[in-house]
Amino acid sequence: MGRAPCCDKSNVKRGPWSPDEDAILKNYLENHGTGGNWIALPRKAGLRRCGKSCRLRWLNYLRPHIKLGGFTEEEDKIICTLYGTIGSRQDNWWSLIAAQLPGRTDNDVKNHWNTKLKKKFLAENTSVGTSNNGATSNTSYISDLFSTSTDLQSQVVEAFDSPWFDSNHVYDLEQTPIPVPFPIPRELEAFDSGISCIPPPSKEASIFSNAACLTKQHNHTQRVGYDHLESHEDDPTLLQFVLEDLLNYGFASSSSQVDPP
DNA sequence: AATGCCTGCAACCGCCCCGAA
DNA sequence: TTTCGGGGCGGTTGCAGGCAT
Repeated sequence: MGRAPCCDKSNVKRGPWSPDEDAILKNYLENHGTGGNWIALPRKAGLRRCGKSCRLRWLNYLRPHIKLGGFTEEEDKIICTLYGTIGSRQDNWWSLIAAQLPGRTDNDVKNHWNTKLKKKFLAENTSVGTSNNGATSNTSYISDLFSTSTDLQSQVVEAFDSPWFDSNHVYDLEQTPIPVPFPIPRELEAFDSGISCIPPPSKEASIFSNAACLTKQHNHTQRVGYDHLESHEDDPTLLQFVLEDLLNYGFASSSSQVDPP
């Protein structure tokens, strides 16, 4: 048995929003707010739209300070950096990334990633992963990514230079190495395996998986993704949170209990 | 000039989570 | 404690415009 629809689909308008509808919705929200109920909002506002559609339209286009138009190189870099750090399997990752880009919405980031950045990112990083067996190219790549965080950069470079680092395998729950079928960037290994947050035997080699796990463990996703949506002042970046986690909790295995300080 | 393909984007769909009753 | 409904999210679709043939 399916879930009851949120509105009468036969009695609501669908498709692109007209300027008039935008004006009505914007005017109503600016004067009355959502009233805590998006489903009832279109009826109150006099719109023949689904409540969810109204919510989406407001959040993505009508909200104040929304930045429309193309993404800048800087924004692209931030998205790629965060992707490389937390991976796409992190819950709410579109929102997490959007929260780091003032004026951008998760839908925006998602579309931009799916249509442009994914190809670019994977193409660039596949070539990084296959270009050599040493650390030089990776070190350079990571230096670029983390140029704003010298502490993190040095830790990452150290980790990648570690003899424990194995780009040919990921690790399952029993720490059994699983061959990687094709070259993937090292930054993606921890989460693109889709298998585990349990780090490999080396503490250094697990830097990314631990960082991401700890971030998730201590609910920093909420902290970054939601709390800071309310205020963009003094927004610490996710990157800094990852670094904080590393510095605060070290490289302890995610299977052991680690209490926040 | 016409046609087909590709790309980017707005919007919808359906599932999951969480809080209220 | 359970049920229900709204909000939030990622995935997907459909369309319009640009480009190549």
